[in-house]
Order: sequence, then structure tokens, then C-alpha cells
Amino acid sequence: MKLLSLPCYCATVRQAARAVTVLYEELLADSGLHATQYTAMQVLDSVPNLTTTELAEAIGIDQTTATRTLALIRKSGLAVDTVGQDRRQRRWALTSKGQAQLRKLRPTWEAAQEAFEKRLGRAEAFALKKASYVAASRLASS
Amino acid sequence: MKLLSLPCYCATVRQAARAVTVLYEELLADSGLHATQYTAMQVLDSVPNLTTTELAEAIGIDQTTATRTLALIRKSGLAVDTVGQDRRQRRWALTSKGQAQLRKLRPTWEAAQEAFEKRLGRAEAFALKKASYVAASRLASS
DNA sequence: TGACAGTACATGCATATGCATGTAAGGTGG
DNA sequence: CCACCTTACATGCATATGCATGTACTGTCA
Repeated sequence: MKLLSLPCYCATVRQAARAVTVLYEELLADSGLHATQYTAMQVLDSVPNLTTTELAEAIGIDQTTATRTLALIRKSGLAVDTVGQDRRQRRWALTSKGQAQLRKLRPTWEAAQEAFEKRLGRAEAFALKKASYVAASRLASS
Repeated sequence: MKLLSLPCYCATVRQAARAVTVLYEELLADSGLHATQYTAMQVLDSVPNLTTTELAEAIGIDQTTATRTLALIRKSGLAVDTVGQDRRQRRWALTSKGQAQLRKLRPTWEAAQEAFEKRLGRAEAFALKKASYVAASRLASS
């Protein structure tokens, strides 16, 4: 049975997310990182010292999901959290090991990006990314 | 912190999938069904007597995920499986309770579809759905 | 300063997801 | 008919996901 084209927006976007995730995780497999973890690390690298909640909002996941994802990254020694002035907050930063890991995986990630573009065509790939971001943004403000 | 626009195709499509799922599950909450379960039921309704693996392929999920999702639907009395001629196969069908549930939820689902279109605009919404399906299809053939 | 509302993170629970693997059944070549 | 390979589904494991809720800390107002 082939993949069905479904009328439901939710079901269809989820189909795409699963398929894209499988592609990226195939390539990330050796690193031991999952897609979500890699994403969190990319964000921590470009915007250091985020709190748990800020990271969650940046990525668009629940705060409780962020807590657990960050805990896994910390357990692997790739990031650390420090208690902020407001002692309820945890501010996150990559460790040097985490930064090294990210540098090392950069070509892998780029290969995944290119593989994706190759399958879809660059324009179509970019259109999907843009539409996805717009959708996520608009829906986030509910 | 606002939702970030990320360069990663994977991260961005996942952002969208999470956001869309939250919208749909808000509306489905009373029914006790999750988005994936509702999707499976829609597919079983339109294409009866699928096997577990066929349903998985139709939706674009792993066979093992389908097994568990179908088990939940069965536990709720909304679908039943019968052993096929090939006794390894399970063929699935909605129960009358499942059909009734689906009919009852139809307006809810339509409201979710319309809410999504209202946030994005119909053209943008449709473009996202189409691009998502194309992506999922192209990637599935890996 | 002390009660209270609000905020930030953590945890219990249930489902979603996929991989590796196990088990049962079908198919095939000898 | 049997050994072997393949196929269909199930299960163990780990992470992803979000909701409800708990805990600790902050800020405010009387």
C-alpha cells in the first residue's frame, strides 16, 4: 500500500515530519543524537544562555519536553545548566565537548539538508520550510 | 522568547507538526481520541479491511507504531481486527461504535480544518498540505 | 514581614515514534 | 515432507510529546 494523500492538515503535516525525521536520524545515528537533541544543541550554540523555558519557546516544544531533552544532552556531557540570579531558572550552554560534537556533525547535517533538497528540489524544499514556519508561528499565538 | 526560524528542514517541519497537532487535539480532547488515532479511524473508514502493515504504509508510520495505535482503538471498542486467510495478517474494520464516533466527530474535525485555514489562509494552508504530502511521498521511497 | 498570586522548572502519566528483535505463519527448493 | 528464507505482527527499549500537577522561588500588597 502506498502512502495515502489525506484531507486532514494535521495528518499530512505529521506524515511529512515523520518522514523528514527518519531521513535526518539515519544520518545522525552514529552520533547517538536524536533530531530533537541536535536541534536543541544548534539553538544553544547560536543563542547561548537560554533558560529551559526560553529554549522550549524557541523550538516550539512544551517546557516539560525541553526539560527532558536538555537532561539527556546534559547526561551526555554536551551541555550544562547553571542556576541564574533568579534561582528558579536554569541557563544552558554547550560544553566544549558539545561544541566539538556540533562542529563534527556539521557536515552530516549539511548532507541531510542536501539530501532533502535533492529529493524535493531546492525550491520545493524551501517552500515547505517557509510554510511550516509560518504555520507554526501563527498557531503558536493561540 | 518567540519561536525561532531555524535553518534545519527537519526542525522546522517538526515545529509545524507539533503546532498543528496541538490545535487538533484541543478540539478532539473531549472525544478522548488523539490525532493519530483519529487519523487511523478516518483511513479505516475510507479504506476498510486494511491489514496492520497496510495501514502503517498508508499513514506513513512504522508498523510497530500502527500495531500499538490500533490496539488502543480496539481497546476503546472503536475497531476490531480479524485474522485473514493468511493467518499472520490482521484485517481491521471500524465497529458500529467506531463509525458513530467518526460521524459525531466530523463537525469537530471540520472545525479544526477551518480553524487551521483561518489562521493561515486557505491557499497557504493548502500549499503546506500539498508540500507536506509531496515531501512524505518522495522521502518514503528511500 | 507575612500571606498570596504568579513564575520556572520537575515529575507522573499516557500516548507516539521507531529500531532491534522475537514469534508465528507462509512459500520454496530439494 | 523438511530445512530454509521471507513475511506479518508483537514486544522490549529508549526517546518525544504534552497535560496535570507538584515544588521552589519571586514579587507584591497590606
